[in-house]
Amino acid sequence: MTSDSQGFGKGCHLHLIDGSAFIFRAYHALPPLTRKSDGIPIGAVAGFCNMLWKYVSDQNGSDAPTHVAVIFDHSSKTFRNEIYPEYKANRPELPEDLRPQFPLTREATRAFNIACIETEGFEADDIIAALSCKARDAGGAVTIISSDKDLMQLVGQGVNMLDPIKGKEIGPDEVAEKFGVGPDRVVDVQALAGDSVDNVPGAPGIGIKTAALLINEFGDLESLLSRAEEIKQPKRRQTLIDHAEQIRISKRLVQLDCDTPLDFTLESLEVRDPQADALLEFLAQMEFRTLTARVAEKLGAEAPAVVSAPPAETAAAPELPAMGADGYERVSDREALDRWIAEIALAGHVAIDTETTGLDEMQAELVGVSLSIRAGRACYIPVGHVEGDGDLFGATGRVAGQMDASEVLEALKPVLEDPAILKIGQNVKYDWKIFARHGIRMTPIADTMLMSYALNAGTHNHGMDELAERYLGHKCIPIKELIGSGKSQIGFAQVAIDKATPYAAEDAEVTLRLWQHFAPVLHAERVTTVYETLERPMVPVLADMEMAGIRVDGETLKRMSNAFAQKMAQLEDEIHELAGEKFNVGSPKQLGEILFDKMGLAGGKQGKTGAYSTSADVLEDLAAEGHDLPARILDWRQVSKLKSTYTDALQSHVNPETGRVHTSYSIAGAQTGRLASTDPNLQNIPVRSEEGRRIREAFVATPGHRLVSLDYSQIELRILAHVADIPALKQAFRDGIDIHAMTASQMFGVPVEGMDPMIRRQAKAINFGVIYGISGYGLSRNLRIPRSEAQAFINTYFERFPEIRAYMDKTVADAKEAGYVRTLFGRRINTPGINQSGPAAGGARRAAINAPIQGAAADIIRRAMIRMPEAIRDLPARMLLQVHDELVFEVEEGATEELIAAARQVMEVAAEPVVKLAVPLVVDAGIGMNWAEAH
DNA sequence: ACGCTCACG
DNA sequence: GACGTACGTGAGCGTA
Repeated sequence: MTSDSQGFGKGCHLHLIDGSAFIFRAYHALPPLTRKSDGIPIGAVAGFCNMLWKYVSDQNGSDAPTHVAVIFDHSSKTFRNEIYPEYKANRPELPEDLRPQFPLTREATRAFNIACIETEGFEADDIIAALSCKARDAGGAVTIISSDKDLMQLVGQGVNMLDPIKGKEIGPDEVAEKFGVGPDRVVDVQALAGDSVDNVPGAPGIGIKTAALLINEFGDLESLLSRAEEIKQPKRRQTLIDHAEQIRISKRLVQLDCDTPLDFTLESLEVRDPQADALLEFLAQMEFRTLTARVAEKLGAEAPAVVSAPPAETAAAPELPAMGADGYERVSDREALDRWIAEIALAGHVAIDTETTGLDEMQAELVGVSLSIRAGRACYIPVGHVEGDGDLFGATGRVAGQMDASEVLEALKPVLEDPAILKIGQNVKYDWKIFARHGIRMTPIADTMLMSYALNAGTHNHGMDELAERYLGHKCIPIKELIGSGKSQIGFAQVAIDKATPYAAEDAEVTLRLWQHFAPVLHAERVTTVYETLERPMVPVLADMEMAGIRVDGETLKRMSNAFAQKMAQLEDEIHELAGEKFNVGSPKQLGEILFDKMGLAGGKQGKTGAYSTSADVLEDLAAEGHDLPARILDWRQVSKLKSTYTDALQSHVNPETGRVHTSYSIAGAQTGRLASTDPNLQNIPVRSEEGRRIREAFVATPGHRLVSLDYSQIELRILAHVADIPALKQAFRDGIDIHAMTASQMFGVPVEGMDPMIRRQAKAINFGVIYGISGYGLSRNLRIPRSEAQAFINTYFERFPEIRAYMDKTVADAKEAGYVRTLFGRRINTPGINQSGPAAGGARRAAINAPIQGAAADIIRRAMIRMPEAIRDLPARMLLQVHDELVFEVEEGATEELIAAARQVMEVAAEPVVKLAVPLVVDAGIGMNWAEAH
């Protein structure tokens, strides 16, 4: 197998293996295997080694290579991103359990004694191109082991390709079959046709067929572009004239670079026999039993013992050490920290948790960091523990034996930013923000809370204590044991380090174990894509939004609050007057007694507590009968709500440093995929009433800026039209007509023109009712009509739109069968209550009907948000808020139109390319100095 | 700690 | 035939 080392030339045969393609193929072809002894993901490495072994075993004929190399991609950013920033922009993020396997695939290649090549800033394709050119120029033959169509331009004159799966050779004929042109014109065709996978734009509306036709007619791309006027088809002609520049850019993107610098010689790629001991040692270390045995037999060597826990007798979880079995280490000096960092680099992953002085990530200070790499072992690095109670007399001082926070952060920064090291957290957005305030953008990340959410939404919540108990059978140390509760509660900084260490280290270890538990389950339950595309990428996006905050004018709120206080006092006087006695207007109990016992109005008892209901609809009914007191109460309640929840509470949320309000979004809070906003909730700022809407005037743009709001129009109804496949509804949305008027017209047989607003209102209520899993009772209450009438409406509706009934029935049946429903994008929402009987069954049924619709809308805006930072990167604009179907931006005043164009585009195509909706998504936009104006 | 009420989509 | 329901949230307040 060894050739003389005279140099690479005639008679030599170079094999170039597309390593990255091998890895992805291996990853997707195999179930998510983990290494028995420690649970790290190893499936892609296993597949990679199998493929490599098969390759090596096959090379023994007369056409065996004299030289061989495996080429890998080094990083995602290459010179092509300089030419076109969007290049490969819509690639999904790497699966988190794949990235840590990358270093191992390099090791594997070396273990096979094959040259392993990667170059910073270049794609594997470019290195393959350069090597092919060089080898061909030297008179040798080249075989590229890959089926990547982007490499087909290299075929010809001694270079061919080999599809490693089909074992099929790809020569000039096969290339011509695929592209309609010879290999030398492949780039021209690709430049025209573009590539949605790599996000090469190409010419809109032109695919490979048309591109080949044009190139064959005009000879080459430049001739085509310079003589575009001669194209007969007017539309095609115009497209090529309009997009000439874009097409030229596309060509530069697809054209592989034969001049890629190489810091090694062809000679160095000479085929070497595998060294049995090195290869077998690696395979045994990976615990690949079958392959180790097979290789040992073939090489005539003795197979080393594969040491790991023997296969479990049942399918139970692998044997793991007990919690903390190998100790929780307190790290107090640089030497110890460096030891951990070295271990992390070796492992390729680390579970991490931060302890801070408070729960508000915008203000909390770092107190300590805990790390865990494997089950049974973790450490805690205290940095901010203090002694004394911090008051004037017991002045606080730093506890001795801690590293400085700055030194720890400086040491951890390379780890936290290392693309080859996965950082695993539980609710990692919290820790991400803490580090971001110290100039560290942590990446890549995994989040056990989000893994659980992707799997278990609808079944249970996803807090660490809950997950630890359910999946690890472990009860976490309650935080209360450290900081107490109520009045005597202390901050984490005041906790003694000896007590903090086991608590904090345990959190990191639990996180690590949860990650190991969930990683294989995500695949098995088919929610990996949801986790990778809809959950994990939200973390940095939301963290940035939350840290940006929105400017709130405290003075305006204060003025409003005073006005509200006056109005409340005035209303209270009137109310007491009408009631004939003084009482607490804010007490439903006292109010109920006044209304129903004392005044004897009609309205029954409700609820288990036996209290009268005094809710708005009860009071509205009474007011409609002409009673003044309930009407005044309603007024008072509105003002009271505005004052307490909005003007007063909001002021307390203005961050003193930034002068802005920083909400926190929970990614895993709602069952359906929606976000939830807390502290404060900025997703329920008043808008429906004139008075309430004025609160939004206090949400202002910073000077020189504007607030811009973009919202999806009728997104849930559009999704309903698509998923239930309702022709009339789809057509109406395509035609852009008033959907509620159309519904009314279909139901009641009246023309849209000059329609009675009442009729339209009823149709609108029915449309919404459908989304919620309509019932006659619910509709009758909403519309305040007799139940029989409401039921008749619903019957008519189902007659006119029979597909809706079919959709609802099918959704419920699916839920009963599977125990969950899925959105268009694969998000899984579990429906544990669906097979119950009794009153609860109705609720579960309606929730199951609603979830795929509400959830798909949530998925779509998530997709838009994830793409948004890149789309507005060059604009002076920031995304600040999300309100389910609305995104709010802050933009420099000169750039509002540009922002709207860019953001609208992202939002309108957000479902693609995964889902091509049968209806358009329409986005409305508004601009203003404040949120009231912009909405 | 829990229920009621009400703000939003 | 009766049961009680519109779907999804979070916050403030009163009450126990």
